[in-house]
Amino acid sequence: MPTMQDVAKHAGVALSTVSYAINGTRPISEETRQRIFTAMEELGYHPNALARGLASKRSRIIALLLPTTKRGLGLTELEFVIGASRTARDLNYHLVLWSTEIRDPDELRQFMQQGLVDGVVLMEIHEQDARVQLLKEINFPFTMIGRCADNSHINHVDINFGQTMQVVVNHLQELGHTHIAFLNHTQEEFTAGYGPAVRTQRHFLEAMAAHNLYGLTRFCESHPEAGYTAVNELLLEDPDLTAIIVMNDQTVPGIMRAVQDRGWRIPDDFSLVAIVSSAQVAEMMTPTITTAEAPAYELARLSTEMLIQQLDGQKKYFSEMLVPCELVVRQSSGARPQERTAR
Amino acid sequence: MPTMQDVAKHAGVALSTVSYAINGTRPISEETRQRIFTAMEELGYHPNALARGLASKRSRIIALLLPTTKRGLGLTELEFVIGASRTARDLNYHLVLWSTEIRDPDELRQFMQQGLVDGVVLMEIHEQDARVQLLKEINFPFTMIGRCADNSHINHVDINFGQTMQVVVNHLQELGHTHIAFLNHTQEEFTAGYGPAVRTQRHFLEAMAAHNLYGLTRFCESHPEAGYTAVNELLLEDPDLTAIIVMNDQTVPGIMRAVQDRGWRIPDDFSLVAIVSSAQVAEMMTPTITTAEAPAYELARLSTEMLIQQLDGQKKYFSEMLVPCELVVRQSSGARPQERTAR
DNA sequence: TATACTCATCGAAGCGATTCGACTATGCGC
DNA sequence: GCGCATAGTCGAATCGCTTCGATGAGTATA
Repeated sequence: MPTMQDVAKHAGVALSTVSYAINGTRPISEETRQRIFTAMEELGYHPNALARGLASKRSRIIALLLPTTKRGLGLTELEFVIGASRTARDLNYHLVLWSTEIRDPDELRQFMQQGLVDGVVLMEIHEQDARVQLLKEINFPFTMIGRCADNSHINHVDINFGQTMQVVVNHLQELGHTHIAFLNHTQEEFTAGYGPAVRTQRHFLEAMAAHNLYGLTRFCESHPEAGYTAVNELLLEDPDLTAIIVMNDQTVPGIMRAVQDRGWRIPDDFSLVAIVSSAQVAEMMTPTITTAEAPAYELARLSTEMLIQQLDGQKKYFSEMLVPCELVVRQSSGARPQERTAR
Repeated sequence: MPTMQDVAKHAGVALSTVSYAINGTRPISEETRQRIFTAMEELGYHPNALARGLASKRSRIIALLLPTTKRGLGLTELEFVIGASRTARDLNYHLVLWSTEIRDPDELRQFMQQGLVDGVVLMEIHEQDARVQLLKEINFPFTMIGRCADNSHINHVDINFGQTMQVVVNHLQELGHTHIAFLNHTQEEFTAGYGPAVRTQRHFLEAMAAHNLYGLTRFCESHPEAGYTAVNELLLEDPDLTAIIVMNDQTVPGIMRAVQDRGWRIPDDFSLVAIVSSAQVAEMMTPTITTAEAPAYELARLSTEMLIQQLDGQKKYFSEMLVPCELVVRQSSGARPQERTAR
């Protein structure tokens, strides 16, 4: 591998001149620049990332924290990863992936202190997030996909849960539904202050109240059987229920089975809308599912861009960007049934 | 941030002694070692990854190449990413993610020449793979998830497609099926020499021949409608068809719909097995799908371990590891129907 | 014509580690 | 009591770059 010194010799200039030519740090005459670039070309020179990072104290590497969740990672998280990776590449940064326990900020601290990365993108944010605390303390640059209780001076993006819920509840209300349930993540996640669990619940109740509708909520594990049970218990609690909004894709098949086992049909007898969901899953079901689709790629791109702008000093003000899910009406939502034979 | 120099001063030893103590490169007396580690502790010292990398010419960073495919990335790819990331962390390496066009090895070359990573893991391998060519040429350490035409001297892991197909065909044969179809990826991918597409097709035909069964194959796009069409065309070609083996999860709903639209039931009138599939998807369908599940996490772990062993010089012989998919019998495969009313 | 600037370039001092050769003190065989 | 390996430590060179201060040539100002 040729070094900058080699290029300098080959072009007949000083090493520092080559550096200036490459980085544009100081003015270089057009002629010299040409000579240098020709030399680089001929030698097949590429600057060494580590040396550059060491000398400049900017590695041009950022990290995405990939937490382990009990819920398991899904397509949304994959989009986060892909989005961050592409964006980093487009902006001439590298992306490293750090699998960390969300509970244990010490591991994270270890990572930070190595001086490998210039900043990090956080996901799976909780209301009180130890990682956020830590990063604030040591004054390390970061952005978040999600929000916590106090977001002052933190660049972040998140789903606009308020708007999303409004649109979804509107949709069902226009179809005539008056008794609607919301199936949340687990009680555990809610209690832990996991952002989406907390916010959706609140916004659901608000939206329902605004329309004067009768709404109830329930927590639910992340698998079909849990969905099955949930539907039955919800219908026991409110036999007039005609629609469910659910936040977890994996429970959807169970919900549908429970409805069908009552001899009901979707959407004729019962409506279903999945939020923070993905088209891929929605299209796989029969009938296809009406969803509010998570703008996962977009969130990843925005948060990564924010971080890099922050690092490059192009960002003067802190900003929050909220992106709503897009409602895609498919086959699982329909007019409220006039009559219905319950078993 | 304290440096090694600071630690050395604080412990009253030479800088190089600290380095030896940390890396175990040379013997250090127990007493000195204690003094050094105490100093490190007190100062909150952590070695700088970039400096270490520059001096040692080993960054302890590896890359996973995340290609863009027309098929889109799914849960299997997510498992690859997670598996590689966790394994790297466990072995004290960092993982960077490189989103690259699979066609364009120049971009890859750019990445390599920066000297940031010690080695790379490749996925989505094709029979003739430009990236493999390149890496061989410049003699850059790498491993593959997948195989190409010539794998000599390349550490790699792959799905054991032969064994997987045998087990699946056996399963269906034991259930009495004699006319079985295999639904492959697209013609395009097959022609491009995409490993799984090529190998599964060959092994399917071999397994069928070995059992003296009547098998036919077909290419198929990656969405439900394509699956729907495929089933109808296959049944036109062979009305005695009673089972399908499919490699693409996303076509599954279409297949099921096509079968049901004929008034048939799964598995009573028609059997379905999805290969290189995931439990999560299988459990979502009604009926649940019998699958041969891709050992994605395992493949990622193995390939990453191999790479790191290779880098650390612990690997003397080149090795190939083939892991079969695990057959999980669920509700979609059953005995061959005795009679069946086709529409 | 001396003064002051700007433009282009050079040399040297880091960045924070690894690693090589050299040096000292100790223990051992004979 | 001599030579010699070995354990433990030090100092200096090095990795490949960025960046600061200095320098010299050319041009505008007075």
